Amino acid sequence: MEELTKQDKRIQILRAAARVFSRHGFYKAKVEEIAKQAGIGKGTVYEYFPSKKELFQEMIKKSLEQYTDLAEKETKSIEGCAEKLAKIIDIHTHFVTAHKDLAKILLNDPGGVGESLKRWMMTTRVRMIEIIEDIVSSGIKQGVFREVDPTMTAQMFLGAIGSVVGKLLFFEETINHKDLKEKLMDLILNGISA
Amino acid sequence: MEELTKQDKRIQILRAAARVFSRHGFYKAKVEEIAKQAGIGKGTVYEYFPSKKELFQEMIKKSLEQYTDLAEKETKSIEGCAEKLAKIIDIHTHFVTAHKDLAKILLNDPGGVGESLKRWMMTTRVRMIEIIEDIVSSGIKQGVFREVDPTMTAQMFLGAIGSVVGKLLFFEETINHKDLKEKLMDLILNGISA
Amino acid sequence: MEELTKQDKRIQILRAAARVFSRHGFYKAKVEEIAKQAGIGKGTVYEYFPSKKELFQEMIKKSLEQYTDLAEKETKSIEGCAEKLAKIIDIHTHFVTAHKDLAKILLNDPGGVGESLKRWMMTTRVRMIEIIEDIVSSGIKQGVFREVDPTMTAQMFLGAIGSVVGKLLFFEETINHKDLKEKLMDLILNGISA
Amino acid sequence: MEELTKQDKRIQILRAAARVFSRHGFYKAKVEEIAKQAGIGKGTVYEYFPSKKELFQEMIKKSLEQYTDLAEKETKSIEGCAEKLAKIIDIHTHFVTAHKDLAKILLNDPGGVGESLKRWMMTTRVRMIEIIEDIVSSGIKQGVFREVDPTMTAQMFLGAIGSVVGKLLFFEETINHKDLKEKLMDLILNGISA
DNA sequence: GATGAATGAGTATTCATTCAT
DNA sequence: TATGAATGAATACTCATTCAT
Repeated sequence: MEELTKQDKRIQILRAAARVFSRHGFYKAKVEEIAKQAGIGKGTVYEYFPSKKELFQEMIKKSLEQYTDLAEKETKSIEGCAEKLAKIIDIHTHFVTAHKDLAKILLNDPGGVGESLKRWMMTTRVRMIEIIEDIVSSGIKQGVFREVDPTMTAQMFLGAIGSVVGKLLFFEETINHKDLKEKLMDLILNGISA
Repeated sequence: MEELTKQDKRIQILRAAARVFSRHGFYKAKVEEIAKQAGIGKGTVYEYFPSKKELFQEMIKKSLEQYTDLAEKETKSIEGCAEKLAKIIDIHTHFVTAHKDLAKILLNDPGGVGESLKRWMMTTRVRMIEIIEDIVSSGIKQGVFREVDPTMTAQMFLGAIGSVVGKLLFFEETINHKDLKEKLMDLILNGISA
Repeated sequence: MEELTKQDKRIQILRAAARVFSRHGFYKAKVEEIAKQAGIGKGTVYEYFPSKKELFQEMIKKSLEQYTDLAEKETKSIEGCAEKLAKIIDIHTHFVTAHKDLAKILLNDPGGVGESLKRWMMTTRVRMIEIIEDIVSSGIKQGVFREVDPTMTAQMFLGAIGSVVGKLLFFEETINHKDLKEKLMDLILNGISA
Repeated sequence: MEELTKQDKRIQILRAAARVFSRHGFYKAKVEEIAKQAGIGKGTVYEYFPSKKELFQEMIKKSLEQYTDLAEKETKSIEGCAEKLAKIIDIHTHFVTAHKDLAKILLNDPGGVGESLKRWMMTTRVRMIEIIEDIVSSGIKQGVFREVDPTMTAQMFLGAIGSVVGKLLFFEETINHKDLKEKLMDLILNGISA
């Protein structure tokens, strides 16, 4: 039960960190506010994380992990390559919507908060690309997709949905998810040529 | 000539700012280093820009302006909608390659460096989307493209090339620009369906 | 037996404190390290000593007490004033050698660790001076020493041996105790005049 | 004049530092108080000294330098070995009286404030011992002193006067300098033997 | 205009001490 | 009685900004 309590407090802090970092970015976020949001004393944060920087990195890692884990698991449970791609649109849309503010930080900080984190983010991206790549490759084998470059296609796909969904980050519009997904899939599948 | 000198020094500072901000990010960049790089005294920076923040914003704006201006001008001078889109890939690739480090900051800093800058960045994006949108719309009218949603297509296109080219930001690979452009255009035009 | 255990633990802590304070000085020494060295929990330290400061003071007092007690006892058991002085050189040399690191702290901390400790240290010094003074006075009465100021002589004597032996604190030389004692006694007894 | 002003401010800070460090010791002294005492802003201290630690060391070094320089200069201008020794008593007495509080810190801080400073202090001590040693050696050659060990004699002498004068550090007594010097010299020269 | 010396607001981090278990 | 998780007071240092020269 002790282990549980400890783990719980860790998560508690991580959650508060996500909130505060999202709202203010790394530099303007105050450790004290994170502590306050977590309902603990300032010093306690340092019992669980050695520094503000590492707390930040842990928080990001945890979020990204959730994202890729979900993508992997969900696509496996679906038949049909096109349907798998559609599912990734769903997941991405949901993740961005849920982590709106957090997502804004993700590409940040050249040479700053940590090389280690950057590597982690690239890894996440690579992992997503690989997942998509596999789907595309399967599609080609199955004759559903034509002979395209799977890697570049995956990159494009990720960028395309990122761009469309990313609009949410800046414009506060609400979106018709179903419509968006259909149009997106149509473009991906059929291109724009007449 | 004095006016010229003044303008020159402004640009001098802006250039130094681009270098230093790119290297260290907004928070770790020191005004003093910018001044030193510009070959002037620390106080002089404040004769031309009211604050570090505004200097940063000006620097970004200037860079983005160059980008969209170029995109607009170059696409006008070309016939053929597909060719126009291909030109945008060129421009984007070149811009990202040239402003590598800078580009890394562009999506940064939620609630931090300034709402005004964010609006400016969105404006830039919107302007690029509009340029692409117009090309797509023309293409549809001319019967070169099928009846797709021009706005979403533009978003996708921008995202797709951004994603593919953006790999450059993290992986230091060199890229075969011609090959990249061709594949990208093929996917955009024809989709992945068999 | 409980009482014994309690006393034992007290001494255990005191010993750990001596080790840690000697190594790091008062300010850099951590209560937690002392506890760890004593093989007990951090909180337990506070069951035996009300504060870090008082623990430090107790530790010093205990050490000084050993020093003066020994000096008093040993000199009483010896006949001959010169021999008594020689014995004090022995004791001092031994004490300094044994408490090397500790000795470095003893003159420290103006207005810092505590007025009470300072008084205690002065008391120790005074007590040593009195012991020496008594020896000198006896020597004068017995006609072994000439009519010198006993107090000042005692101060000089203590300072002289402290200075010579104190070299050990900084230079890690080993010393020929016997030779040192003989020369020291010769100078004390006969001075430097031809 | 600029150079002068800068040097002046440096000295100003050094003086304030001496005051504050003397009163509170290294750890309890606050940089902000030093700045206030020097009549400048906190940040300005850091324009002249890179850290609290280095400021402290500079301050000590400066004081010790004055001490040994004075000892060297003054003894050279005097004839007679005994008189030279007497002069050293004067200088030491004066220095200790003037730097009372400072002197209390000098033997402090094992492994703490800085190995570099410790080396400096040993150097100072060595330099003083050498000065005294030379005097003793000369005296022996001139037949004024008998054949004693000059180094140990020098150590003893320094320790003896240190001890007697050092009493001032703890007891606030005023002292009859002339009487003290005479008795001290008598003991040094003639010893205590009848 | 140009400068850079002076400034002080702002903050991560440490660690003695407490107290619930 | 023993413990160690939790606490928050306390402080050196940075750097954007100012302003006298």
